[in-house]
Amino acid sequence: MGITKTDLFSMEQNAIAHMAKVLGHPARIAILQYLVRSTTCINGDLVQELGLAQATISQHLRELKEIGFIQGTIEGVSVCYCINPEKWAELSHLFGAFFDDYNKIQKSNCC
Amino acid sequence: MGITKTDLFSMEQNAIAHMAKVLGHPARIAILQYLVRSTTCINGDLVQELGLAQATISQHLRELKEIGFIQGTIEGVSVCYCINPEKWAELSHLFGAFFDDYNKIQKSNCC
DNA sequence: TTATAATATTGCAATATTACGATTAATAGA
DNA sequence: TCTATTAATCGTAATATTGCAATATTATAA
Repeated sequence: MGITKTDLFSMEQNAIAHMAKVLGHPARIAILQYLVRSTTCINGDLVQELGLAQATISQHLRELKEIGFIQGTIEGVSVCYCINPEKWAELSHLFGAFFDDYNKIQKSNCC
Repeated sequence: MGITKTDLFSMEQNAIAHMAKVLGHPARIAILQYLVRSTTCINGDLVQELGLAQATISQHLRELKEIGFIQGTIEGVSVCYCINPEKWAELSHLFGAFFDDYNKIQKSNCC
């Protein structure tokens, strides 16, 4: 199939999975880390930095933008990308809560 | 292509992406949440809980086990799965650090 | 207006993922 | 041993992802 049965799961489960999926490619992790370090960047920067084709990077940027992790503003002939602070906070909280649930509820009654 | 160029990225970037990718499916999020709440489970529990076929759940369990998020011990005719505490801590730290980098370095000099 | 520069989009090939029926393997109990 | 139970694996179909060349789009500069 290749198609996820999202209707079987809660909104929160689908949201976490969707965000994780977007984070699930090293190029997109690298782009986000580059943005965190450099504050902003353009597609061209990343072609130099990552060594992927321009078209490929544009595609990864679009995925990051669609889910809201980054935002871009047109600056002349190029587009300036940066982290979206609100979404980054949301992401951080959602994953933080997901991981913390385990620490709260139990410690080591494992099988 | 469909094949990720892992050689272009750092070990850490590939590790984060790999972990995120495994988290990038709502069934696997649901399995982990179920385990967090219930401490342990078997494949059959999840067939009831999730409504996916046994073979499909077995496949998701294998992915979670391969990366180490969960561990299983044989109990008679069934296999008892639970969260792997060490890996969960690693996961939590890795993602925590990734998210925190942004908060440490900058606040809002966005484009 | 024409040329240039930077990105986005399109189309495609190769590979990966998701899902499940059918089968197999392994254990417990009669 | 025979049978039922449970889960893993195999095989396969449908769909998704990755990556890039080619092309289109958009904005600046001459």
